[in-house]
Amino acid sequence: MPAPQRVTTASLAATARAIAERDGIDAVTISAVAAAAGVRAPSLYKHVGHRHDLLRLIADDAARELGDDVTALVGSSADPAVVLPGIARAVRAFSARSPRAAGLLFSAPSPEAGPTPEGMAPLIASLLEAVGRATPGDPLPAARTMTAWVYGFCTMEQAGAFQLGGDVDEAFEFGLTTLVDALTGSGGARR
Amino acid sequence: MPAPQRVTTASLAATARAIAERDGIDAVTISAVAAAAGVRAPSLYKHVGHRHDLLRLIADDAARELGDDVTALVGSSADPAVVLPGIARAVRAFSARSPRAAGLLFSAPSPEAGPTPEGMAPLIASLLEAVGRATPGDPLPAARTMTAWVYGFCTMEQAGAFQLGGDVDEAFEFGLTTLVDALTGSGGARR
DNA sequence: ACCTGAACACCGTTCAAGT
DNA sequence: ACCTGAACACCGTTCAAGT
Repeated sequence: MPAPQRVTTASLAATARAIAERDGIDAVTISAVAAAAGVRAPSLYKHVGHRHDLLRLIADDAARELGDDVTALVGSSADPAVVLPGIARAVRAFSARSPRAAGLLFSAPSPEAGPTPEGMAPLIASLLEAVGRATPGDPLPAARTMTAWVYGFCTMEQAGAFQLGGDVDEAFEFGLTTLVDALTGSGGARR
Repeated sequence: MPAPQRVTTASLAATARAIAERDGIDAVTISAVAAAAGVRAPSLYKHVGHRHDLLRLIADDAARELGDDVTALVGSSADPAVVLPGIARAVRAFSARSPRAAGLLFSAPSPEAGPTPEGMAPLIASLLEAVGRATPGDPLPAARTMTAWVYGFCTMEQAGAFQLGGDVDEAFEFGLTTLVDALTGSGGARR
């Protein structure tokens, strides 16, 4: 009589992500996830090929969650001056509530630990859609500029790289206004 | 008779950084660095408190090197429209030739693995100096916007995150022009 | 003063054996 | 079909002992 399955890939993702957020990426070990799932370490190799696959499960879970947020925003308004800031703030909010998963999303410690292209596709599609509405020309360089800034800002903020004091919220809004004004060509007066 | 010192902290930094660039951050283990330095693992604890200190040595070495580049640029011209693009391109060049060290500089896997405030000070001072010349107001938010974008772009480029084709060099120059124009208020015509 | 071997707890991974 | 114990190679870290 076959043994009943005690763990699913989806439950593994949730378990691994919880450990990552509580104790850090380094704590996402085969042993720790197995123990949290109520199973012995070797059993995990029925679901993942190696430890970095656990991180990839977390990354893809994060990509799906953030992709849902962004897609909803893009569907909620047609005005780029509303949608672009909304997306940037959604990314930052996600990064604040799931910093470890967000880190894996954009800068995984290895290619195998990063999200799959399929997992990222909905997020990227919504992003390009939003930027395409804002700029008349090729949306790709504009989207890359926006993405690089948001990603860089959130990563540095979570890594504690902003150590010179000052108001980090203000710096975020300043950068956001600067970029959105420039990309939409609104030339709105700098506050 | 005391044993002669066979390893210095400076030589440790160089050894660790070489391993990081060749085999990745995960390969920077106490054992591997000790072996490369021609010494047994326990000896390293005369120089570092724990493994993450090895990463910190790499990060501070990178901060010093990039700081030298940027400081030289800031001293070479007074025109922000020359210096700011120069800095951005210098960061990108550094990230291209030392991607692992550059990663530690801005988003270390733990606070202990990141650069020390003292190590970052010259780089940050030169950066603020350059941005301060360009904008009339508080240079801090402007510097953070610039830094976040450059860092984000270089990290994503090195991580292979720009997978949608297109010209990555062009995207870099587009973002650079957009930001420098906005920050210097030059309002130069978009090409 | 610096280096070493030995030891400990841990981890990733494989595999034959259980049910 | 899924899970397990046992085993292997490895790693970080400590410490008493060497020179």
